[in-house]
Amino acid sequence: MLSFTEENYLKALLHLTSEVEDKVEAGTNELAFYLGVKPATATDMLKKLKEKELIDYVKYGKISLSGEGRKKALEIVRKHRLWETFLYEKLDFTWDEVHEVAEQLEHIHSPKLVDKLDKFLGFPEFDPHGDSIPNAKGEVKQSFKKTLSEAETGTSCKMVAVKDNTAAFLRYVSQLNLGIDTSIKVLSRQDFDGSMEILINNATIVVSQKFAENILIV
Amino acid sequence: MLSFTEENYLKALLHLTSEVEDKVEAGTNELAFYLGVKPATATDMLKKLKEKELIDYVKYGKISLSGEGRKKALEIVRKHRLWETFLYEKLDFTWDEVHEVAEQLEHIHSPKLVDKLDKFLGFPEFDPHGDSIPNAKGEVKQSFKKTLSEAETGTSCKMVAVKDNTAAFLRYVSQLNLGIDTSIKVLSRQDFDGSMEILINNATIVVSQKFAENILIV
DNA sequence: TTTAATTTTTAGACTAACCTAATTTATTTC
DNA sequence: GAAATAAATTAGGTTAGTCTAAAAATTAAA
Repeated sequence: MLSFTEENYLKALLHLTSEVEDKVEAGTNELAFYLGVKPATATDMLKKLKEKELIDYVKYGKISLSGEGRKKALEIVRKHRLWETFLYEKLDFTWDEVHEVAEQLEHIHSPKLVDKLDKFLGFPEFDPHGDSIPNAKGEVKQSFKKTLSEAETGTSCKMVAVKDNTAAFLRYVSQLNLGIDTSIKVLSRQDFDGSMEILINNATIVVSQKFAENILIV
Repeated sequence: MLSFTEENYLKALLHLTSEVEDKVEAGTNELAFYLGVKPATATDMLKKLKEKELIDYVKYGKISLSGEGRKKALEIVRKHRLWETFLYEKLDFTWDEVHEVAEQLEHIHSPKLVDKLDKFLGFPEFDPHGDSIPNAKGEVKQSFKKTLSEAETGTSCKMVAVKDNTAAFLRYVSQLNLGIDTSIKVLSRQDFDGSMEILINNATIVVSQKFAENILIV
């Protein structure tokens, strides 16, 4: 049985090695920074995870998940997103509140609970942030989404998900009256810093490039 | 913020000091045995809980919960029983399966979650085992229940709860087709060992005194 | 009321997960 | 390709929660 901490390392590795297409390895510093621990701490854990054959790793080398490690990580992501869906749909949590609680709930150990919850929610495919929920076999529906920053000037699109899941970002998104399925029209873009003028709900607003890179559209 | 372990000690103390009417103190060995740890381990934790003013305790003396400690313990019991109700009513868990998972879920920290869950379940007063669920203020509906072993021979009664919550006991209860609201008629009793012959669902069965002491009736 | 038995605490160790400081290895850069 | 920089590891220490073995305090018994 994996500890909370071990599970968090696996989840972090899955995240870091899926950020960009064809990125399959992470570094110790990168991992440590992501988890908010010191590199020395991460090194200790890497030894343990290697021992348990959950990662592929040699001293001073890059880190990647093993088949088994990836499977475990996907199970945790599955639980996280199912719980987010539950909190949002059944308990009326808001968009930006679900993540924090799901961070705790994802570590509950009970295969039966996950399956029953999945069924109770009607086998959802996406969580409240638009992220794909891995199914019981660990399969993830890939949705090759574009970011708002890639949308052509003058075109219209629909928001389907967010990339960043921090509370600060989600609150900002909510403040702008943006949400899943909101229509967005790109009015103009500044070459200088990539900031964009967009039209949502008949209101014109300006967002930074950084912001636009974290809104996924279709 | 209390750790899982600290919470479990408080919950154990609440249990040990509520077993019998007017029992308000517990001993170190008793506590350690209940939690499955060694007395020396319990002593360490008792120092910490005293430091945090969650218990009343002096070296070599008896242990009792402080006002604050009792409040915390009741919050955990509240969460435990709400989760049990959720698992049983919404996710179709069986009677004997809910406890183990609720033992994990009770440690999730989120006041909002507890209140929303309570609302979602329709503010239930009793959990699937018939135990009273403390309300948001920590108030518990006292139900002065008799045990099956106290029922007069020849009389009929109705099962309303169980005292023992171990999986083994609950499975046994289920096997006998006994559950909340099942009618029971006491047919006879052996003076020798207190074992009873009872009628449930038109079937006559024999149960031990120990068994009968753990079935609560009305 | 002194001894015996029981209960509880102390002392010293262990593991997991973290830290800082120092060292080693790898990667850049000139 | 040698020196400088960056990345990663080792060494040694901390805290929470556990243990065993030994000592101390309390309670029960003779």
